[in-house]
Amino acid sequence: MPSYNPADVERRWQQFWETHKTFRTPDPGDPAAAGKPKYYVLDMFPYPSGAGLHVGHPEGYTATDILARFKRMRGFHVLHPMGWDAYGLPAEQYAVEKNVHPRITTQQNIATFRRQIKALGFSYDWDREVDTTDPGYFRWTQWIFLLIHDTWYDPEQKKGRPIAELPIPPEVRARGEAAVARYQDGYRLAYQAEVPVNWCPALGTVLANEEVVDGKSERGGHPVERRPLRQWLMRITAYADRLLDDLEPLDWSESIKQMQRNWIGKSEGAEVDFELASVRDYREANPSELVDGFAPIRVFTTRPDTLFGATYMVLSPEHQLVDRITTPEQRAAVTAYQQAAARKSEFERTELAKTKTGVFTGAYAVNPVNDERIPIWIADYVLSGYGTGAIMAVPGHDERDFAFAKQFGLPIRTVVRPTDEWLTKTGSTLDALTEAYSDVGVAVNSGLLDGLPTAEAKQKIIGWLQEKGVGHRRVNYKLRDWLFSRQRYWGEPFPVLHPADGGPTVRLDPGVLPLVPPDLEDFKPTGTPEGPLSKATDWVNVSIGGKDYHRETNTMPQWAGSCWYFLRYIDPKNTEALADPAKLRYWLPVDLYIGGAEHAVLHLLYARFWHKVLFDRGYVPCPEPFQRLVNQGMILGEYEYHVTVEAEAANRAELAGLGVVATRRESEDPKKPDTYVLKVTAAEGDKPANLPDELVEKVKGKMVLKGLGIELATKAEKMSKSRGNVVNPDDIITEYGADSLRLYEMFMGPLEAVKPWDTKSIKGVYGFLSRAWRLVVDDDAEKLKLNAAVKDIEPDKDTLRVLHRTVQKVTEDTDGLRFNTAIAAMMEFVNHVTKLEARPRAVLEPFVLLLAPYAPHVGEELWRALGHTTTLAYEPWPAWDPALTKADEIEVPVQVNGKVRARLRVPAEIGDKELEAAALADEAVKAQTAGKTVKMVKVVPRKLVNVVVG
RNA sequence: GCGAAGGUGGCGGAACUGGUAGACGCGCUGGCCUUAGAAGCCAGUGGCCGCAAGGCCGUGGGGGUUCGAGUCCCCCCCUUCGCACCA
Repeated sequence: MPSYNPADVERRWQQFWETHKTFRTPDPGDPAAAGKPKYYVLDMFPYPSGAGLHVGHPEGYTATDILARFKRMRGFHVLHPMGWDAYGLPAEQYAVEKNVHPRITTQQNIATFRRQIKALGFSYDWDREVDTTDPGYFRWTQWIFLLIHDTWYDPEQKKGRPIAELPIPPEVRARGEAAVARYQDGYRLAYQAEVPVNWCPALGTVLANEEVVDGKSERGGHPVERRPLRQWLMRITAYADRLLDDLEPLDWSESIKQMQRNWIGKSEGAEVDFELASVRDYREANPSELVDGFAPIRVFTTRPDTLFGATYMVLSPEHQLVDRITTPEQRAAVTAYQQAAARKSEFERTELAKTKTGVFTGAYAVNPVNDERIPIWIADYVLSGYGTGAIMAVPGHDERDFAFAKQFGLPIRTVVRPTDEWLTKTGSTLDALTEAYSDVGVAVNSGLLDGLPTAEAKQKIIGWLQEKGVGHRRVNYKLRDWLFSRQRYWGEPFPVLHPADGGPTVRLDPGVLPLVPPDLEDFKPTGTPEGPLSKATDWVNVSIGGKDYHRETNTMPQWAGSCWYFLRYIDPKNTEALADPAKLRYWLPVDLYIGGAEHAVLHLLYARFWHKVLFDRGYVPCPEPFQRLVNQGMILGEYEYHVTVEAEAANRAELAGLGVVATRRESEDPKKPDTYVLKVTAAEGDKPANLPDELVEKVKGKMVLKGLGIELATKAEKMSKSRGNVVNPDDIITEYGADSLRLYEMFMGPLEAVKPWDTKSIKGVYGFLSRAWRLVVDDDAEKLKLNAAVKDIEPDKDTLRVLHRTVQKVTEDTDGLRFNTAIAAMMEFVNHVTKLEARPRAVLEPFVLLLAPYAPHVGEELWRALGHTTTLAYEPWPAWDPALTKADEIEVPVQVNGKVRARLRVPAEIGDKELEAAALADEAVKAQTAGKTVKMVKVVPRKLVNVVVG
């Protein structure tokens, strides 16, 4: 063979690995695993879209593959699987568009993804492949649903327990079986409720809060409206505290942990009841009468210490008390405001948040701490979905309340003393604040709290409220229960039956699972909240034991299958259980999980929640599934030159004269202006290319278009079809091979960094692989033959040192996921050995082993050229000798007053005294210090000398 | 507005606990090879001044600590990401 030909090498080795099942992972008891520590490296499995693989996919997959191969060579028993997250909206949308059954499109998409992924040479154990739409898989998704449905959360023990263990109050038991069933239904972790949901008419389904961004669907950007519907929900809120606390010890990036914490949004404070003034008046006038039916207004606050500063109250426009308390004079204004608020989407409400709006209801409430009567307003700055949907407004110490109070002339009272510094800075006095002081401080104007610092004041007032029966301590979460049903066809059916007579929902026996969806011809959404499954009347209506039932016509959301797939890889063919407990004990938790940051909250939070339920019920051995999580950074498109709209307009003719084509590019951020992208077209029919260097110059640190002086901005943007900057991995593999693609993606920069793609840079890694190839292989021979320069000789000292340094660097950097610097070290090795006339086999062999996890096809082929007949996948990883990494002679810089003036070549083991003497004896140093007094000489042993003169 | 991560040559990026800034790669320049090109190989490549030796400047900006700062401290600017009326 010949010169490096990736297409040939890669095809043959992929074939070899497949036929020899090189990467089959034996189960724990197997002799092949004996004595080895386990290592579970997991990729976030892809959603096989119609568009095929994107260059972003191989980034994470290459990283995990390098680590999997590295760990195998270091003696670990490695689990490294792949599968498909194939249920869900996008597949169904695609199927509806193409008018092909989603099962067919899904299988086609999976086939494409599998082919593309296999072409990259990853060392997956393909015998463990899972597909969430496979009945053998979703049988267990449904089984887990039943388990969650069978579980209630015991706040005492802080864990999920079987519903059979839920204590039933005697009065409920007395009312009979149906009553007990209804009571239990109220506690299940999977439950049905009529709740206001995010209904998306365009998609014909409801969406989880997590799937709605800025009031639009995350997918497609369609408008979303609120409407009440019967839905399945998961009581994830019961686990909020554990999801929060267990985050702490995980080896995840701080930013992802923070995003999860924010999403859970725990805040501690108090709930306080404010009685209506009218109720109080009536009660006081009729002391003997039992006044009922007028509940107080309950608010949640994190600052109960500021209760004395509450000068008004605000209810959300949707609050149920609004209609009952509004006075006749205010009725018209209130109704009008409510209607206006209802018309606004959530998005508009927040978008137009600059000025506060609101209306007085005419009613008053009594502040329980000082019996003061304060007006009750409604305003849309108070959200119905958080806390109690009502607040006590403390304008002195809350920015929003302050703005509102200013807007409507409501009183502002200082009840926490700001620092003097703050008063001066803001130009406030204690009696006249110019803005809200929301920090902690010492309570003033607050009766029994006066003089207490915030923390103590909170404790004291909560105690007081509890004593009086008008308030209590309360923890609140932003996290909502997880809306778990979708009105779609392409998802797991719920394994339940609804009795036609309206009785409590019945669970299917786990033994009859999987419940397979009906084979619908027409799977399009109905456009109504009845899902497409309702069209399959034969499937929906069943009669068991003479009783009529109908099946649930909602399906589970896309996230269901991905909540537990990493468990199924461990035992993918098990028909008795989701996985063998012994195998789960062996492999869990996942040691390293790599994937995109877009799953920071959704998938990772849901999967953690399911895992905890499974843990509580004894099905998995650990409370957290993913010990270490790394998010790869996004790969952006190639950088392009942009100019402002004004510059384009002013220079249109000149640009055309230079052969430059300007295309308007809409800004993603509505707050930022559009730009024009500049390209050139060399010949007719050519794809426009980036501006060549001849057209660009640097003037005063700014990039400008040569001649015209227009300022250019270089920008790299997300890859997207609309921008036409998507890179297809297939094209790169055809031109340079999978090894080069792998290497390039790792060489671009740190794994976690966002980085722009640059196709021409692949030449660098391709050249490196070609050089490595020629190092070992005879380039001119017809067949694979060892290069004649490879000899069984002792390496010289220098070469040995380069080898040992390379082994050390590559080992440490691979272990730390610093693949870019590991590759740089291998490049330096090749640059060094290329210069040698005779190349010692003793340094080439370890090098090939180092290279193999990164470029496995080239690695195997070179290993074969060196005379080996088996795969190198399980060869021991090379070791390095620290003594051999050290040089005999080192270069030490000498500074005079902190500036490098000379470099000395000295023996590596030189003492400080000798080093100092050598430095002072140096001619260049003498020249710099001549005529000056040496004040001090700082010697950093074997590193540096600094001579200070004055 | 809040939170997080960043800002180093023309570009992607290196730089261990403060100790030779710019490893490695792209691009660019010159040379070799070639009928020519491609590929490959060799050399050079932060900026400014200088024939050279050498000098001065230089890690977003400004100040500070230190013999010595990309790295530590204070202030400011910018970029990206996440959250965003959460009481």
